[in-house]
Amino acid sequence: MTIENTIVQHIQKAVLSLYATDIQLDSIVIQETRKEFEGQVTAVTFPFTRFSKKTPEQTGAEIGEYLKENLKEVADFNVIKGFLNLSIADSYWVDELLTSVHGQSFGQFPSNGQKVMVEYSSPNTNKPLHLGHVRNNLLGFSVAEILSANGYEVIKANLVNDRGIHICKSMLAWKLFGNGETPESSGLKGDHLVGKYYVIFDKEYKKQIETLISEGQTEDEAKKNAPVIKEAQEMLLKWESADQEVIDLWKMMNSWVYAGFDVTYKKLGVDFKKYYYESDTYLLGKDTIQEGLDKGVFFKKDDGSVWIDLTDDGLDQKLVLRADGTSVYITQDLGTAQLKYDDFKMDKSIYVVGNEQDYHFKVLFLILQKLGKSWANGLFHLSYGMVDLPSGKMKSREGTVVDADELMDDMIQTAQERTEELGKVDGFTEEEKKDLYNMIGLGALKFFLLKVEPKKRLLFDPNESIDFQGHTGPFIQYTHARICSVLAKADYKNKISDNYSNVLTILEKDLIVNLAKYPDVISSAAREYSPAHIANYVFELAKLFNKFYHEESILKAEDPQVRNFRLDLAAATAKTINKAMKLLGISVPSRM
RNA sequence: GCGCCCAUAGCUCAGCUGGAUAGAGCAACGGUUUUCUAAACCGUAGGUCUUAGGUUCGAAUCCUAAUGGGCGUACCA
Repeated sequence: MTIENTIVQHIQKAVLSLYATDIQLDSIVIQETRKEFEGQVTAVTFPFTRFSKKTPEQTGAEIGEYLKENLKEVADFNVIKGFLNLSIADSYWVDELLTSVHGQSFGQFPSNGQKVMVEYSSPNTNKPLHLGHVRNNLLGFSVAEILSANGYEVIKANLVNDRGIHICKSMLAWKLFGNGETPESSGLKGDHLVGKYYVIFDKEYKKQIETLISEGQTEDEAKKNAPVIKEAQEMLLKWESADQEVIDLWKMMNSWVYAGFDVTYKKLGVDFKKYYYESDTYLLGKDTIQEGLDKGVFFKKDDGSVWIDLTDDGLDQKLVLRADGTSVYITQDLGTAQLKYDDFKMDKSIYVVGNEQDYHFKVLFLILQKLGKSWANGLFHLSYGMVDLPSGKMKSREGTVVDADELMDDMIQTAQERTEELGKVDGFTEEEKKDLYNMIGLGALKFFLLKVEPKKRLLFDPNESIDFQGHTGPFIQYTHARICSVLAKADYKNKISDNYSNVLTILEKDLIVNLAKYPDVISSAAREYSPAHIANYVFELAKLFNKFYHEESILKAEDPQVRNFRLDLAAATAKTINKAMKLLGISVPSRM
């Protein structure tokens, strides 16, 4: 039990004993003591004045006195303007550090018996990944790690959008203008090669539209009548009727893309347990539509199309199956949701998808609830804001994207330059240098993207490089390396202190209080599906350590007990930084 | 038109279920290295928390409206 919980319970007892009133536990407000005051835990006394019929100050003093007498952890208290600040005994914090924080399972909750699927990435196979995908991938990966630390069994899934008209566009452009170009012949990464033809298609398409308009067609007509778009549509039909030539082309180009994605995923450090392919799932959902019709959730219009009326829920009428019996997006998603559940019987399912699809998921989940799916309540859309450039939105077709591979390479390159300027790599082998630059470059990028609340949109200026100082990944990595350096000098292996009876300094105590908070941070990050909580916490921790490091010597502490205790404290900090950063998918070096 | 999301320092962001004088980083200015890594530390300056009402002992936080920005409202995915 945390100290906060203990205190809350005793305050309840105090109010009962002092004022003969039984109050609810959740009506007791506890917070961290602000650093300008004495103490670590603060209770707000205003709510109790109703029962005490005394001033907040008197009430606080009475409750404080009660706690001090009845709770051994409470060493002292002071009351300021109705805030009861409690000083928790040093012995409690020492025990927290040496037992809890240093414990094997610190930061890893035991299994809660629940299964959760996190679907993320979900790329199209017609173009390489860009910065928007990077945010998606990092969020999904990190949320999966966080849930896992909270005791969930996690299934990371990737639903690959490998069919449809957009894929045919790349295929057609390659067929028309590719002259048999391959990743091998061109030296291009497979996904980039295919993406190149997607852009070529769009150029050609635009050209044809202009021509048609100049020949007197309206824009809408021209868009429909351009030969390349017609040909792409024919190709899609051929694909659906399993035309061997088209299927072979599709397989070949897809395999290029997958090879490219694998490289990007590996570099990003993300992985998946289960892949779903839309080419396998695009016909799913029709059973669900029938089920909905049978249950009267859906209705059929005269033309045969199937709809659901959500106007009572403040939404619109929504088409779920076309008149010709073919699927729309939501049809497939209904079917895929069922398939996923049948595959894994998970308790929760998280969809990491951009906020432009908020409405879609609202409708999807509502439909599944109306169909009476027992698992529908476990569905959650982790909606995140778009990444925008100063020039506006990124568009693959127009080539105004920040490419994922280039971005990562740039970051690693910058990390290298920065490190070399600082002359930090003496005695590193080439291999070690490479690892370090990777760690720092990607650490900077990942932290930059994850420290912001998912739902907020993100502005990325490619001309302003991502910082390596201050509120950044490298700052935290540096702190870790610094600690490792101290520990190495002391030849530190495992926890040294059994107990410690010296008076804690303010900074030591601050640091322990902060470390002890880590499990709470993990669970709130899981509750909110927000890696940003972890990012901001670990930054705070690193900052606190640096202050401590600067002001209080570890190795040169005169008293060996102090020295040992501080080594234990530093080691606990390093371990916690490592764990927290791992939840963000960021590695930390032991030297930099 | 309707719906959803966002608005905090010059810039990028924290601020947990309402609680004390609203916090960081960057940028600016000044300082710290014979002492465990200066990618660090300390200090100065910078705010009518978009606006107007309301609820409350107490509001950046909750409610209502307005303003500004983003997204959606497709038989695209």
